[in-house]
Formats: sequence, C-alpha cells, structure tokens
Amino acid sequence: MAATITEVAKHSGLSVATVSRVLNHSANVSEESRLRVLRSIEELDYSPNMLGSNLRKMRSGQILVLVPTINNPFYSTVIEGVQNVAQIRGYRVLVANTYSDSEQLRQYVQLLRQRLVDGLIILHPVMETLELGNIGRHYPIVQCSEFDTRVKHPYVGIDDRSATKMAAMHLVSMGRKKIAMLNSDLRFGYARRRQEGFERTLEEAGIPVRRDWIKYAIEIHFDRAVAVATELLSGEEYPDAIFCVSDVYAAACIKAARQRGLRIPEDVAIVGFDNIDISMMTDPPITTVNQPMLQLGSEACKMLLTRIDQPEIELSNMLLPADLIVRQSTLGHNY
Amino acid sequence: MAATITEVAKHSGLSVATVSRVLNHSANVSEESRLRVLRSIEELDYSPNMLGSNLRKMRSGQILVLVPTINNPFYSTVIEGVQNVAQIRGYRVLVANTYSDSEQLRQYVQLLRQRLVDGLIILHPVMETLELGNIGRHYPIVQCSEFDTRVKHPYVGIDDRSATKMAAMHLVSMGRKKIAMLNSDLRFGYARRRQEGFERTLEEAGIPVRRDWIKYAIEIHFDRAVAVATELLSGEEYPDAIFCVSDVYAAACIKAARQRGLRIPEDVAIVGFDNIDISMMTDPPITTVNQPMLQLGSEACKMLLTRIDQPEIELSNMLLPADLIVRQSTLGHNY
DNA sequence: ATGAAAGCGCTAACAT
DNA sequence: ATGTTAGCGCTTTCAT
Repeated sequence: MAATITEVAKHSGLSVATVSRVLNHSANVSEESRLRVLRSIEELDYSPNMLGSNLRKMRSGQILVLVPTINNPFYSTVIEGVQNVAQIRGYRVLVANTYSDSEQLRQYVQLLRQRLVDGLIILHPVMETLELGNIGRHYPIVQCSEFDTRVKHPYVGIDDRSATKMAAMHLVSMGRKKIAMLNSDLRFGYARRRQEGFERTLEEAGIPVRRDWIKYAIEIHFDRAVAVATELLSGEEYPDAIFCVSDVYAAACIKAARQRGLRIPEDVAIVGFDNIDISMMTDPPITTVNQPMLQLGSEACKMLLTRIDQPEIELSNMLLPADLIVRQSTLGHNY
Repeated sequence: MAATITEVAKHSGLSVATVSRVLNHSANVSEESRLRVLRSIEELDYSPNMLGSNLRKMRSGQILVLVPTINNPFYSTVIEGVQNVAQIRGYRVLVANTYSDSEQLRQYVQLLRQRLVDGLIILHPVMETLELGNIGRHYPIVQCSEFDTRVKHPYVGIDDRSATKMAAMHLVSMGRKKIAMLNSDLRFGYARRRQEGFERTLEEAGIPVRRDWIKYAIEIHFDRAVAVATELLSGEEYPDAIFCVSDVYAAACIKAARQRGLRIPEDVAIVGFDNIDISMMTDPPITTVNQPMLQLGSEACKMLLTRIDQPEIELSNMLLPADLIVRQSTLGHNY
C-alpha cells in the first residue's frame, strides 16, 4: 500500500539516487528533476520509510531522557526544555522513568548499544558511578540538573552552593536567627552541596548551626515531609525560619506550621526550592529559589547533540544561575 | 567496533539464521547450538542492532503519546500508566507536547507514516475531527481521557456525567443550595459533558441553575482562575459551593475565598476534579473527583497494542469509574 | 535442526 | 546532474 522510494523513482522517470537527493535536500539536483520528484511524491502520497534510512545512516534520530519519575513538575519542565531543542534539530525524545532503580537504568542504557537512541540525558542522581561510567563510556551521555562530579560525563546544572547562600542570606537579612534546614537525602549530590552552602552561610553570618535542626525527608513525599516538619516545630524551642530543598517540603512546612497554630512568616518563615507551580498556590505563596528548568533542559540537549555530532570535542560543564523569588512565606503582610 | 550477527555466527561456527533464532527465542534450536551462540554473544559482547531488526520486521517497537503539555500532573500520570504497560510488552514510549497546536499534531501524526511509531495515543481534546480521521484513518490510534465521540478512533475515559453527578450530589447532601460551577472551555468534550451532568443534577435536586454562576476559565492558568473565582465570590449574593472541573481551579477558589475573608467550607464549599497532588497540599485539602489516571493510561495502551497486533478486531470504547475523595474543603472541622 | 540466500527501504560511493 | 549498485544488520523462506 505505502509507496517506496523505488516507486517514486519509476513514476518520475528518475533514479532512486535522485529521489533520495531531493528528500535529503542535497545539492546537485536540477530544478526540473526536483519538481518532477516532488510531483511524484505528491501524486503517490509518498512518505519516506525512516526505518530504511535509519539503518543505512546507522542512527535513530532519537535521544533518551532518564528521570526518576516523569510525574514531577520539575523534571517534566526540564524535559520540555530538552524537547524544544530536540525538535528544532530533528530529534525525537524518549522519556523513561527509572523509579530510581538501577536495574531499570542499566536496561535503558542498553538502548544505546541497540542503536535505538543516539544519546542519553540523565536527570537522575547517579549513585552507581562506576557502573554507568563503564556501560556508557563510549556513548554520548550528558548529566542534567542532578549531576555527580565524579562521573565522567559532562553536566549542566545550577550552582547549588551559591543558590543556597542566596536563600539563606535572605532569611538572615530578614532578621531570622534560628534557621533550620529540611533536606532530602545526602546520597544526592545536590543535597550535599546545598547543606554545605547552608552551613557555610550561617557560619559566615555568625549564626550557630544546630545539627538537630537539619532534618531529612528521604522520599519526596508530602505526608512524610509534613511529619518531619511537625517534628521540627514541636520542641520547646523551635526555628523561626526553615530552608527547604524543595517546594513540596516547603508546602509541607506550611501545613505543619498551620496545624501548630504558627503564623507564616511572623512565627516561622519558609523558603522552598525549584519554583514549581505549587509554590504560588499555597497560602501564603512560597519564597523559592527559581531554577531555570527549561534552560537546564535545552542546554543539556544542545550539549548532547554536540557530543553526538562531534564526539571528539571536549565539552566543559555548565552551571546556570538561579534566582530567588520572594513571596509572602518570608515577606508577609502584603497578602 | 560493535559486533554484528555475522561475527557471532562466525565465532560460534553456526549460521546467522541460527543466531537469529536464538535471539528471537524461536523454537527449533538445539540446546547445544543455543549455548554455543549464547557463549559467543557473551564473549564478543554482542548486542543486536535493532535498526536492522526494525527494518526487516517493518516496525519500530514504539508508540507515541500526544499531550497538550507534559508539564501537567494529570497527563504525566496517565503517561506513566501507558509506560507501565508498554514496557512489559516491549514497547518504548515517545511523548510529544502539542501545545494544543494542530500543526504540531499533524506533524507528529506523520511519524506513523514514516514508520517511526507503530501507534498513537491521543490525550488531547481533538478539535479537528475530520482532519485526524483522514490522516490517521488506517493507523492504530486510541483516544485517552479527552475523547471526542465523533472521532472514529476508540477511546478510554471516565463517565464525566456520573462523576459530576457524584460531586454535585455530595454538595447537595451537605445542604448547599447555591451551587456554582467553574468550568474550562466548552470546546472540550469533557467540559460539555460535565456541565450537562452538573445542570441535570441540580435540576433533579430542585436547585435552580443560575447561568451567571457558571463561569469559564479558558486557560488552565492559576492566576487567571483566581480572577474568575474572585468575580464569582464578589457579588452581593455569592454561592455557598463551587464545583470546579480541575483541582487547579479549586486551589484558585480557595485563594480567592481567603482573600475575601470567607471561610472554607463554612461559607463556601469547594470541590475539585482529578485528584492531583495539589489537592492534598492546599489548606484546606480539596475534596475532589479521583480519576484513575494510571489505569486510564494502561488501558489505553492495552487497547492500542491490541489494535497494532490485530487490526481486524473491532474495539469497543471503555469508560472507567471515578470516585469522590472527600476532604476538608467540603467537610470541615476535622482539620 | 540448520544453512543459504533474498530482501526490507534507504543512502552514498563511484562511475558517467 | 544523474544513474548504478553495494550494502547497512537483520529476519525469514525455502531447502536440506
């Protein structure tokens, strides 16, 4: 039913080579031939079978994005950034949830060997450093957002330490002296870097760092985070500010604070991280560190495509600037 | 560098046919040959080049999911459901944002003709009925969640009318008599069906339907929805309950009500739709209609794979049950 | 149970 | 500028 390039060639009275040239916009085709071919394509309602092209060119025209879960507005926005660039450059994007499972991850990396994808963007705290380094050593791979500096693939992310400093200094400048942190899991590079930035900033500001005011909510799960936040706010003495490594945690802090009858920001100020939609929907809206999500994705994609096209080029890592969006969870009053 | 099936054949002293049989778990291979082949695969670190396989089998092993935007927890969860089934059945999933642009949509449908995808799941209010019907007439396509009954492709969704009835009856049973609706855009099938269900339920309950209390927020955008909700709550007389067709709208109503100093649910009760994460993070948490998002995706995927494998089979549409999750935005008190 | 060989649709090297 | 042809890696039919 579907026409092939051979039939187009026959129909136009030209060779398959010429048809192929027209399809690939190659030079060295006379205007007349070009038009003849285009007409035949039209009349036969021909569409090239890319499976043939792919085999011949030994490329899939696809890249794979690995995320712990697509169902997270941060990741999905980064993916959108990836897609924006990929589409322009004629690549399609596969998205795979790894559910942070290394077996899944290993399996997806196989798609590179099977030539089903030309490159890989990992939005994923890579814990099995060496593993991935070996499997993917000779393939185009870029780390995005959640990078591990020990892994040998280039990355694009934000400067967590200075972003954290900005957030913490904001709290300090609002006169807060009893500042807590709600972190995720120190196995993640960003968690380590943000905690480091947090502690350093407090020290520089002459504010004591209380170990019992640095809490961890291992899973990014709302109810779990509410429990941890409640704990943080339960003691005789409790913090007057909480820096959270995610907006979900910040929303959890708001709920916990409310349940204990604390006012925000009067009694406790709250800062989130990521600037996902939720941060503007809570009451009060959350002051948060805005990550340039779309740009993270698009830069990672550009980097990857460069790696695919010119594997010999040495790529340098990229840290994008983040900025603080001040809302009522720290500012108050103007609600 | 990468070994081919020919090299494996040579190395094992068998033919490519036999190697292929082993790879495809075909019968008629002696245990001895099988082991010889497997050993060679191991030793040569061989991985089949799927581009060759794809061309020969004339299939891509991929399906495409079209969504207005991936950056929406409802869609991304449905996609997760699709992926769960696809992975088990050996298919990969491409995701494309159409941004509700019909030109983009048309372009993506081309992937079917190019044989880059074997089938299509559309999570998308299809407005250009005929168009898609023509382009995709002879390809495996399934509508999911946002279906148009006039389009000739099978669909899986929820029964919007009865789901709406359930939500509205909940408000009625709580003694509400002045019930408003915050809808999206009547160009969407679900918007029409839900409004119909809403009006019918009120009529059956003997409650007058006030046209000026049915409002529309064309874009699902938080700030815009807050403005509409504020309008709804501004009059001399205002509703004592609002039924929203999305949780985002419900969150907007909460914000608008708060700003006007109204208590929820005492002064105004609020019901959302979808049961996305946001609905449990607001204050108060939102009573909402839970759509079986994962199941919507997985059933749509099953349906599509059936269509791919057995195009001759006539498929019937599927409506999954939704259920009401009652939280404090209508129940109150037990916060 | 195994092998030989054709061929999927396309591109690109080479020849003219 | 155009055509001829080999061949990308695999599956599958047909012999044996």
